[in-house]
Amino acid sequence: MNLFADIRTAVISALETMQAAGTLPNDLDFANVAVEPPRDAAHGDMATNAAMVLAKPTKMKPRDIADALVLQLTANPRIESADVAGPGFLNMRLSSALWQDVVGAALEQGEAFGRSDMGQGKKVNVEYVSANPTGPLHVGHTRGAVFGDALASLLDYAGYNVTREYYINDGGAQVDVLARSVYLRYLEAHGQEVAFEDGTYPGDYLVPVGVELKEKVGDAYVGKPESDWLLDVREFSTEKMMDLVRADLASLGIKMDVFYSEKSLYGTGRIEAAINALKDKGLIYEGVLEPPKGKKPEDWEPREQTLFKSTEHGDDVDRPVMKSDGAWTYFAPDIAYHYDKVMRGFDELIDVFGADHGGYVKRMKAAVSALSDGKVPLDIKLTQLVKLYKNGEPFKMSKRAGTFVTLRDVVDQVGPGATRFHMLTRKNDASLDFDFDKVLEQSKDNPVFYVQYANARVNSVLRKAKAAGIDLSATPDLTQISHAAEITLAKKIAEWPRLVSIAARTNEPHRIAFYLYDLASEFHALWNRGNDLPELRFIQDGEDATSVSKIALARATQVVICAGLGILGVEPVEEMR
RNA sequence: GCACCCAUAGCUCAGCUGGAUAGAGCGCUGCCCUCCGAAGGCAGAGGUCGAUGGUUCGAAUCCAUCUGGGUGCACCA
Repeated sequence: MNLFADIRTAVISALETMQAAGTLPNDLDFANVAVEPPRDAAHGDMATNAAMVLAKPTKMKPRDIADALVLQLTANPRIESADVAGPGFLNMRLSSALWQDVVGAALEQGEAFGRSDMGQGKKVNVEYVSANPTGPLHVGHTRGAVFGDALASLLDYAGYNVTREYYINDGGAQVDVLARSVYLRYLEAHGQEVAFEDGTYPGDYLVPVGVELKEKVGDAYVGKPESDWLLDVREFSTEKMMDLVRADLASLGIKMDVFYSEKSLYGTGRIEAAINALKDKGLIYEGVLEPPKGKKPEDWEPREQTLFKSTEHGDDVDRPVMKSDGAWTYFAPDIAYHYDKVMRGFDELIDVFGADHGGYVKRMKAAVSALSDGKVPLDIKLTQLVKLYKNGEPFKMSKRAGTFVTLRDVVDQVGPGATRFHMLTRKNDASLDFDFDKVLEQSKDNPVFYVQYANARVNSVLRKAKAAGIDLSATPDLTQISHAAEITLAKKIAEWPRLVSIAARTNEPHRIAFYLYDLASEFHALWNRGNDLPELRFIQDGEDATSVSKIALARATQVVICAGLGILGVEPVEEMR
């Protein structure tokens, strides 16, 4: 139930009535007509810009349209009053029964209140994390993981058919490095002294993998040339690393639907098929790229390679898909992978990358645009850096020394819920400060706490009510939710379905987090007004029927908080401790 | 050199396909517990929305140029 959408429909039908009456011309596009909450509540409950956006195409004065529209709208019983303000704004006041109905709808529909069919069941693929399978996930991955997962949930809630996917980069040179590193740990497990040179991964997390390899193959690979063991060790190590990654993701409550292996693209003709698809469109050619400007020219040698004419689809330069020695570049399997997504019939694709992959966006979009003939949109969301703080002091991580902060470090210290919520309190394209102390702080400075606290207060009310012998299964009389302070909260609840649509349309789950904070704020405000005005308390001593009605508002708030937290992947807490 | 992202209150940040007097938290000032959890709430002070042009009924939002910060840029994945 989206009250804003309902009223918009009413406005549109009023406009159509005006067309039928000849007040307005017939060929009008109402797409830009919006119904939204006014910035200032004093202006009313909802405002529409209809008169202003239609002024130009009709060559009429906005006020004239507005005046005529007012007549139509006031005929609608749900609209208590409508008046024109400013340049042609139309402010509407809705009967309080509508807001009471919202509370009823939230209670009745529960988690589904706010769900919509906006996605129309369209198949959307959200690819996120996709970290190289060479070690545990670190903080940077954590943000991408949380963001991608919340976005996937959000789209699901908005009526899309969502697939969560992880692309395993197990086809490139970095997995050879992994294999060699594991081999060293394997030798170590056999009691040998080993040295980790540049170009190997020195992290401790490979020690158990070396031991496991020893358990599996004994001393079969000791003293053997690389050609004897590389393939096998690579396979073995990648699997172990993916076990690690899966466990890391699970600690945040993330479960992928599909793990897609880059390796599976090689030697199966899939890369060739994708490149051929581009070739058929005349987008593949042999050529030599210009030297990149601003780089040392002495390092540059012109070479002829196989290029993808990505400039035809919005890129700045054409991109190589095959090296001069005939091997594929990394871009080639990525093209094939996205081709596969298109072939699997997804209507929309979303990739979540770290900000360091920003230079990759245009070519990937170009590839998808070319492969799908522009039919499948690809949205690429970049998550910016996470800066870590402890006691207000930034601390650095050094990959070289192997002292990077892992996803596990974060989750173990602050828990999955706080980690997830906090990572979503910033829009994805702004960098994020993550302060271990602040995230755990129990004050309104900490949005996670503040929202959870509101939920806990609702539970507290429910407990008290139960203790007082109030039968909460009784049908609430919603007309008792009538005080202005109560209606204010109900209005906030009414915004939820609309907020979901906006967040889903823009692929911005952080809006959910900010909304929840606002909602909690309204709830806390009402709660405290009960200090001065006893009639605003949820529990009215000796008047069970009234209590049931007031508590309905608290429960509706809780329904929305829990639905929102559900999208963010945060477990609501029953009680603060 | 080029591309992308960012710039809003002293600080950290929201701002809904362009809308009315630009919002919140922290910090600062002052208030509110015989009362469902004060881990809260209320009120006040605080802004040339980086700059300059443009588009229009209307711009923090769109376009152009510029300034400052971040990221990335050739057979590395």
